[in-house]
Amino acid sequence: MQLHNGQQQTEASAPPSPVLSVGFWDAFAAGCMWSEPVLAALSFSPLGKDHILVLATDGSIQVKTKENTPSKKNAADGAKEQQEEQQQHLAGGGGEQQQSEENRGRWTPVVTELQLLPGQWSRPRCQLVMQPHRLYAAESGGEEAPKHRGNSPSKSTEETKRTPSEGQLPTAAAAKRAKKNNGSSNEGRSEIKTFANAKGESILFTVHLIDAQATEIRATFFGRAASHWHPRLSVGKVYTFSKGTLQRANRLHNSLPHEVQIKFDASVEIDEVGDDPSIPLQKFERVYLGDLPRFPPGSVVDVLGFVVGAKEVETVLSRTKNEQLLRRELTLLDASESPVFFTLFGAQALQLPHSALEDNPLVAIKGAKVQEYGGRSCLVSSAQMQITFLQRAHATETNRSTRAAAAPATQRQMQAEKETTEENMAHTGGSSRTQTPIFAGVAAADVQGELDWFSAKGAAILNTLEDYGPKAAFPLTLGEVGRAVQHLHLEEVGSSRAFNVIGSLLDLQGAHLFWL
DNA sequence: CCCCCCCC
Repeated sequence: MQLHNGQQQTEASAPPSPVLSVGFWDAFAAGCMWSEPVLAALSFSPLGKDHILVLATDGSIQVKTKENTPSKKNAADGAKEQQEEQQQHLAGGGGEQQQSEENRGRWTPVVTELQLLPGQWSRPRCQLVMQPHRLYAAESGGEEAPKHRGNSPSKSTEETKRTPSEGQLPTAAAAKRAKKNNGSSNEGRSEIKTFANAKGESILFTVHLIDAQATEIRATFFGRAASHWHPRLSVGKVYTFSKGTLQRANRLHNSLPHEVQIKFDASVEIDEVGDDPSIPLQKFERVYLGDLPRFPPGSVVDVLGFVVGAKEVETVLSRTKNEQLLRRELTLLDASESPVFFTLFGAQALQLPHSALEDNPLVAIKGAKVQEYGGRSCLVSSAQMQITFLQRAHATETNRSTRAAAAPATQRQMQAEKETTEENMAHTGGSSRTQTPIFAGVAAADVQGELDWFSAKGAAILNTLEDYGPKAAFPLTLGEVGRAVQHLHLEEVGSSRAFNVIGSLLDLQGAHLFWL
């Protein structure tokens, strides 16, 4: 039996959903602070459909200055603050409390592992991890990492101007708009990757940049530049980048047409500048789902369509690497009337809020990879993919302008403000914010075409899909889990329930488990 | 300095 009834509870009693942060360790290593509790997804352990999730919290404690959280204005505030107080109370024994304004809220992270099996529930070992990942400890220069990483988040590498070595760009000072791949978490962060080579282990992340000529180029941040800049760059904002190194693009691995790519190390200099309306927000070359068979597997395409089906997140065992993968399969449909499965892996699967998938949202997906399965074309998430949920209500407002570059500045400012607001609301992440078509660079005519088609014929096709296609089924939200577990505690040991769990928090002593 | 893979 699945617990799906949490949503019947009243809104008022619902605990707030904390921000799910995938870029946790890198942000932590870079000295990031969170004013609210943050859940960090670290790794996942296998358990078939009833998966285990391993999560971390930074245990951040909010400083009680209400003025510095202007973005909070929803009804959940009270509950959220209550929860923070509770966390603060519990954390009080073991943490090293930082006193200065800069250091507020920095606690040693804790990690726990939970298993919720059909027919039983358990909390085995509750292994605590009291240090950040060794890679990030190494990035910090070798000192013991977790304690005071928050000490000086602002005095960091970009202040140190190093002599450019040969091969470095003399001046790549053109303003570019950062389009970080695969927005995630509340600040649009992309994932940081770890890698190993002969020189040891390090980290990296990549961005796609676009300039006023609508030229896209791929840039990769390494090592300290990665840990520093990853939490400081936001998709959609405009920056100047300099002191990068140019490389010939590897056509095998770089999907952008640009013949060059950029490498950024610790000598990179980046400045955020004001919005520049001449820089498009995104380049989008729409492909109909029905045309996907014309693209060879491995192609990267942009599609515009409706989410008409969404399975829950599942765990599957990778054959090639022997590790557990998170997978979520959506079904897309557009006016070409060829339903296509769209599979998301890893964090991209996890971060999609199921609320965003209700009511067949129209989405613009940039940079999905074409694959073939069972003789049919399908789509798979790619690292640089960007999913934009389009607002239907606003779709017609942008008819007059089909190009982002042609949008009036005021409208773009509204976009930016809207984005900021939604970031602060932080239900999930950049990949799921609802935007107007102009934000995604999608032609308004294409959007209108889809909407018209959907209202005319979509429902009928949807009905046929429901006969065989995946119906929407979702894991419990964190709040729902909390309520469900309360019920569980009242039951006999050994009584049978099945759960799908996506998150939990453990206090610093490992004694108290918070279901959020 | 990586390498975008993963599964039905």
